[in-house]
Amino acid sequence: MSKKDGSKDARRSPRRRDALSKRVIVQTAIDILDADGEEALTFRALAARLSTGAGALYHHVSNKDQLLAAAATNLVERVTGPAPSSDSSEATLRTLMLDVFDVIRAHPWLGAQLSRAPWQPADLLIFERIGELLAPLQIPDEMRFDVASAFMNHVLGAAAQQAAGTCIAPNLDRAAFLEKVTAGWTAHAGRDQLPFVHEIAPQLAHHDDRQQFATGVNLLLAGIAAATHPC
Amino acid sequence: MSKKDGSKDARRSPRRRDALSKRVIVQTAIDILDADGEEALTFRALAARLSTGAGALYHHVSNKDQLLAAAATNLVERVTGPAPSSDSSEATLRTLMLDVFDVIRAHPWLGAQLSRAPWQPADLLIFERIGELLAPLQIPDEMRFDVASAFMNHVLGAAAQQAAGTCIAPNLDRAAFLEKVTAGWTAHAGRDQLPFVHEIAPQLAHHDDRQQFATGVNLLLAGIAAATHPC
DNA sequence: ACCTGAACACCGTTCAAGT
DNA sequence: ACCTGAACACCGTTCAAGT
Repeated sequence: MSKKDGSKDARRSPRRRDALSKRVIVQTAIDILDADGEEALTFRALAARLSTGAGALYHHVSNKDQLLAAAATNLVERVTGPAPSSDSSEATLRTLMLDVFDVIRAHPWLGAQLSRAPWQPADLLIFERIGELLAPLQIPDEMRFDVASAFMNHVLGAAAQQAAGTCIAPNLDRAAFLEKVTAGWTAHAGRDQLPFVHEIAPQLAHHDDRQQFATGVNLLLAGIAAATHPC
Repeated sequence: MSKKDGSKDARRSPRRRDALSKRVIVQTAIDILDADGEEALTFRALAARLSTGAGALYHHVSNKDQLLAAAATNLVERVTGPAPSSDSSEATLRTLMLDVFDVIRAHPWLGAQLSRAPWQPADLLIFERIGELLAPLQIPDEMRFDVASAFMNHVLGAAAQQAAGTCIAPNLDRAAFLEKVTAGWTAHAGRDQLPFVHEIAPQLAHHDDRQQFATGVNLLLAGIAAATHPC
């Protein structure tokens, strides 16, 4: 019953020497996201890693949404870069789509972020490049927007799936995860309720996401060809 | 400085008369989600609406994720119903896709839910119907899964966009929202950085989401036709 | 068995106080 | 101007106590 004193034992930490900046904050956020996943990124954890207080971060980013958006933009800019080679733009578009897929797969939280807020700059950047590479493809003007949107939907769909895959089962290997998914299917409804799903299930194990994504891209490209000069 | 008594003034509420059930909990959750959006659904609000304690809900749903999944399944089942007419399955597939689009548009939180957890039963139901309606379309066996996945990506992409549209600007009308989006575009990068986006921007105002979605579906269908019997 | 509601363990965000 | 870290206003979830 002593120590009723006002002077706290713990003195304040010394002040940071090097200035904080949006750049280092965003980069550190990416590091945390990559290393420990989406749920590990809290302002407290981020502040601790940067040896500062949580409130300090708000001098450089206005809130968590903006921080995540900035992190996503940072990564996406790496694949929407200076751009085109001299390939036919159909091939370049295919390459862009696969580059986007690859960066999402390498950073699963990015998939969640892109599909959570599809109007954010990172998504716009992707959409922009898609539109640019579509330009030389002889698409009727009134269809350009719709076609670009279809490609974007393909990206967003794949993003959602990548995010979910690693979110549900962060530490399971691929086989175990798929095992779990198919088990869940059977649980919700018997084989007779979901015949197609059960027919497909065995293929999941030796199944290549990336190849599947590429097949979808080819389907869209074939659709354009068919629509623009039908036989 | 009186009333140091242990007996609290507020006595416990009387017990519910009618039993709680998963069914009424899920339906009430849907009501809240439809009326006031995703952020309005908390266990406290839900419990209050049902005149019970928050803890009671856990006797019927295991957690919030499962509750949202159940709500989504409930709505999706309405459009994946008993199924097919006698139409050609290409037309039936188109109809399914548009029905799914419509239910997502009518319940924007559903779009968020479907794309947040693409392995949940509600998504599987959609995937199942897609696969079934694809069956008669002469698709090589090894492509069936990939093609179904492309259609599913189209749904998930549209789901993400619908969710974002009403999440960012719940009370803005369409024109004001699009105004805001395009303003954000220009803010992030000048006209010269995003030429395609700025070219497209004016079209946004008088732009039909549903029609755009349908065009994407047609593109995929045309792609199938081209892939299965090229000219 | 089911319900009640306070308590717990977290969040993002704010803000007075320091430098 | 920027940083600090406690405080605030919320969450989802748990659990002892009631019926």
